[in-house]
Amino acid sequence: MSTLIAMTQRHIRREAVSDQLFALLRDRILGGELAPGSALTAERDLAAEYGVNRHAVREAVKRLQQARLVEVSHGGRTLVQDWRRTAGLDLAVGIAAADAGPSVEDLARDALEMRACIGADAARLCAIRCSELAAAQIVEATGRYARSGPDLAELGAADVAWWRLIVEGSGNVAYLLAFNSLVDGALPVAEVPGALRTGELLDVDAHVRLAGHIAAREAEAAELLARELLSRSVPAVLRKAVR
Amino acid sequence: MSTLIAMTQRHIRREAVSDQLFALLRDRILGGELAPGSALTAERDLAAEYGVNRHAVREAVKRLQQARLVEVSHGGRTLVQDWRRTAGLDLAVGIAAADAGPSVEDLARDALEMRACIGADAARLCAIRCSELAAAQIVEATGRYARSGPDLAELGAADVAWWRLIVEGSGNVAYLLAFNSLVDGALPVAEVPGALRTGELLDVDAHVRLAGHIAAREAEAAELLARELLSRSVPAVLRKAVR
DNA sequence: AAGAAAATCTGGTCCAACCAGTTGACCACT
DNA sequence: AGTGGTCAACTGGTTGGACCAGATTTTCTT
Repeated sequence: MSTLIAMTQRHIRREAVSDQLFALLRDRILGGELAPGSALTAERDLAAEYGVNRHAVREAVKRLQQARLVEVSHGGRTLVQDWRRTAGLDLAVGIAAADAGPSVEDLARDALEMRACIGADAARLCAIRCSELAAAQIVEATGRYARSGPDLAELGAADVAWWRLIVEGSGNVAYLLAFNSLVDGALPVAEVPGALRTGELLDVDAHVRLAGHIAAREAEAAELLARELLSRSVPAVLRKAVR
Repeated sequence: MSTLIAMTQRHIRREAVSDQLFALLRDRILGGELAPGSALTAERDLAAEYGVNRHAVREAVKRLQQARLVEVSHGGRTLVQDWRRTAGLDLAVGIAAADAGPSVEDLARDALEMRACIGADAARLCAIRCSELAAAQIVEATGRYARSGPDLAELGAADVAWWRLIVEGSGNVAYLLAFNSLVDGALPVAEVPGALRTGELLDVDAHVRLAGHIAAREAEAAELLARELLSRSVPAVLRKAVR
């Protein structure tokens, strides 16, 4: 009960104590083990319980606070918040790690749906208001994408870089930040099956046409094509009921 | 140079040292004062510079790390990252605080655009796959919304609660988290002019019809109406060029 | 000049206090 | 019984100093 890292893997995969503690508490909150409204264990007690220093606990709790998973008040107790009402998109990472809550498959579908929604509107806005220079860069990047290696991972990276140009061109910072949250947050965790994404990644022609629509300022056509292209990877799985 | 809080407001609006330091460093990064790729001042030096303890500095840096504004490595220097490539949607708060970067007006427009985009798709999905119970609750909540006070702030709160039901009903956790990020992140900072929002908030009939579409499982009609309703508040300001 | 060793940077962790708000039990007074 | 105030015991917030651990730079040896 005194160390967080197992004695195995002595010098491999070292992770900061506060990071481990953060992940542990985060998962307990997301998993519902720590109910919303209930009080988190006091910092001193947490430190004693896990055999770590109180500062490490504080760093972890501070991150929980920033993620809006808990509400701390000087002198009072630290209360667990309802993440479904307070947590932000950045939390998508690690939501899958929790036992309860949405499954990895559901989260993957949700992230892909959001990607399609944002991507389509970003393409539309990009066609409307990106600079001529940005449009030219997108067209040029399409050529690089076409010459991208046959390796699926490499192709995926090139695809992300290509889409980033479009999202940047949309001039919408919120879309840009959400794009970041999805790219290095939700999607890597989800591990979308390759078979699902090939239909999108291998269609170089669709990428070329989309770039053309943007450069030609055909906003509606760009939006429709983007939505169609990005929807291919969305698993058509319907959940029966919510809540 | 030794105290962060001004001597005025002695006991009013006390803020934790680490929170002040976090906000200060965050704004410097977002404002471009600290260039991406450059090294952040060492923790010991920051502590000395601001006359605070190193532990407070560490808590602030830890939050910067979680926000993906910096990259810290044990033994090496802490590097400033390019927030446009790494930061997530939760950062929308405080982006306006930075001097450089997007203006508050631009950020408000971006947030409203994203709200319309997500809201429309959430309404569509809600009509497709929310439970009968959830649909009934949305219809019922519409009645409460109609009886909501004439106060614009109260009406706005009721509106947020009403949309939350729809986003919940969509069954998409990513949408739910993004909704949270927008509601208690970007939108409050933006302070959308009331005149802009009245066209949306006062139209109770549109809310009633939207709830009806969802209950009737008319996905396309719900999506179109939601998009139209949410687009009313978006300022039709076009920026000339991006980048 | 090349490589090894040492000094010295960096962040990570710990201990032991103390400051500053909050809470609640307790007691005096009405 | 009800009210109000005091005080002890929580809680989180902050500080100082020490030391560990990884990365970098310098220095010395070969």
